[in-house]
Amino acid sequence: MRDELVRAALAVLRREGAAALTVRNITTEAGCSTTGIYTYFGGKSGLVEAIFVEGFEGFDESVGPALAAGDLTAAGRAYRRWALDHPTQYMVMFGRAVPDFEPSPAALERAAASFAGLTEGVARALQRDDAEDHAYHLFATVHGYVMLEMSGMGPHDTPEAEARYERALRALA
Amino acid sequence: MRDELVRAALAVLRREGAAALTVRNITTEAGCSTTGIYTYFGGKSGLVEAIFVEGFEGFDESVGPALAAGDLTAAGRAYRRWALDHPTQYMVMFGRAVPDFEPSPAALERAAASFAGLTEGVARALQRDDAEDHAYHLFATVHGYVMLEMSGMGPHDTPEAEARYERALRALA
DNA sequence: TGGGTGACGTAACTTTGTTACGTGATCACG
DNA sequence: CGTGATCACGTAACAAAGTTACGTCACCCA
Repeated sequence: MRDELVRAALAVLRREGAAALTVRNITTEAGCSTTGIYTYFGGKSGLVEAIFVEGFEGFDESVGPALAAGDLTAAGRAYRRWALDHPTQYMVMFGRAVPDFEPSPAALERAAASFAGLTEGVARALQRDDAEDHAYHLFATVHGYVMLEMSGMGPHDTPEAEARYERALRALA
Repeated sequence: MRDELVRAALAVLRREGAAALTVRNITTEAGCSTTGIYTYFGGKSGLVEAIFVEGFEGFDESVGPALAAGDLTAAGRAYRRWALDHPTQYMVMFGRAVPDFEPSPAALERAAASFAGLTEGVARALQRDDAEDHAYHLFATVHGYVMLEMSGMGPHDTPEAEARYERALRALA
């Protein structure tokens, strides 16, 4: 039932957005009563934390291959693509989209693991060891572009936005 | 009473965060009843929109001088400082910190005006006309750094974070 | 001076997160 | 095989949230 609740929550989130991510919507989608969320996750924010972690996992799956190959441009492309394909989940992870949810230290550690993968990819691409600053810069820049695009500042998921993003990736390289 | 409500909402937001930004909390702080928010703003999201706009105004006030002087590094510093000093408001402006709030076209236009000021500052600093891409890149990078810092990824408002940010500003220059 | 208009508060309604409690199935043990 | 305990789960209630219907009081113009 635990997995079913996470699946249902992701479905509601994708279909109707963060504002509709209510306990009753989730449990109706999952076909059980509201109690389940409390026995398995201790409350709504526990379930949101599962969504948060799942986000970074799906994220690694999407960006990982390019990163392992040391192709940072492709990784940057995959980053934006994942965000545009999972906008509401992305906002849960980075935008404080659910009230009363703050990622726990354990959840932040999961996020740090994703960042460690990025650092490794940068080290591989640049052939040097002090890759962390470069990795953080890459992460921050890419994140900034995507976040602006998703906040409604500037065009959203248009060829124009993509072209601008591609120029940024070339400049970073 | 309109201004008093905005003031009260900002006070609650700063003091207790976005999750405590409730109609009753705001009106108690303002010393009136819940109805005021509906007669003056049409609802909670209308009031949040006023906060959104007020944010970009305070923002321009803070970053404006450096921008007018063409000192982009100082502008970048002021940007981060304003965000760290108004974290909850910043998340209302760029995150999705309040459910059911989406900035209206008019509000986004106000945000675009801030960006136009930035573009002008870049044009002044770089002495060229095609400043928009550079301005957007600057905005995105600075925003990415600040956003990561505020999301809990990496250190938050520490000398370490500041040093990393300063390195990024130098690299951008 | 009286009637109307508008600003404002009171109190209710709906929905949301949460929890107390009951029930039925399952499993250990004599 | 029977019995008691434990655990998963649903029902139904509660508190707090956004919202709105309605009443009231002050003010203003004829």
